[in-house]
Amino acid sequence: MTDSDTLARAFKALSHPNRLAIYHEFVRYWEQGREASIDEVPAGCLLAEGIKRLNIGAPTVSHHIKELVDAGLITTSRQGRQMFCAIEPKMRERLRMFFESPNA
Amino acid sequence: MTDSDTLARAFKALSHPNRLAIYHEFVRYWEQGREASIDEVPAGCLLAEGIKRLNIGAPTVSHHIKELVDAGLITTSRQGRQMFCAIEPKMRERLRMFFESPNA
DNA sequence: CTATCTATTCGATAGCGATCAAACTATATT
DNA sequence: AATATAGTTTGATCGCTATCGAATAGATAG
Repeated sequence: MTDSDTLARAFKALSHPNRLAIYHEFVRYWEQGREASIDEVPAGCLLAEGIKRLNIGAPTVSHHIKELVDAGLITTSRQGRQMFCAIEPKMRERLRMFFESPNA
Repeated sequence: MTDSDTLARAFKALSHPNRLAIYHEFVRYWEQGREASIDEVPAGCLLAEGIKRLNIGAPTVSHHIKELVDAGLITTSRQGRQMFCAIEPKMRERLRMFFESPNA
């Protein structure tokens, strides 16, 4: 996969309002987490939260998270029956760089 | 339109490899243009270039450019029968900010 | 005025993707 | 073991979109 396709794929993952909202919420957790030197972000009962806040069903939230993972934007892990999502900082930095201009 | 929807729309416009390539090429022109203190970027025979480089037809290139404009990523103007495309710096900055983290 | 060049619009097609309901897996609790 | 909890998989539907060919519009050149 070319470098450009990697970027396009990340943008695609963020191109849907609901998925962007999910990612953005993870970012907020993650920023707090870094202050508290926690590496991963507890997402609580993720699907239930998704349903409550975005009014979308559990399968859809699951699908969206998979898309974010496949695009390299987040990583997931598990403890017991709960899922944990963490921002992938390298991809985030890479996307920031894309929008940086030399003479800004 | 909410702030989040504006971002999602911009990401959607960049979510297709061909459209991302078109935007990126405008960025390269634009960066040179700022060095030469030119405000707008001559795109030459835009559709023909698009056809040559990306192997897509003129209607498709026209469609992609419209998408970039509607997403607020670029602006267009005309002189004679040629079209000129320029990067929209505010949107570019806004997207860069989205990927910026407080403790990076 | 005619022909040419650049870009847009229209109509159609084919494929992708967001969503849901239902069924399923895996873990934890009792 | 039985039940509840968290998330996934499957199958289906419906709308969106990337693409093209053909027709069109607008500008310039001869």
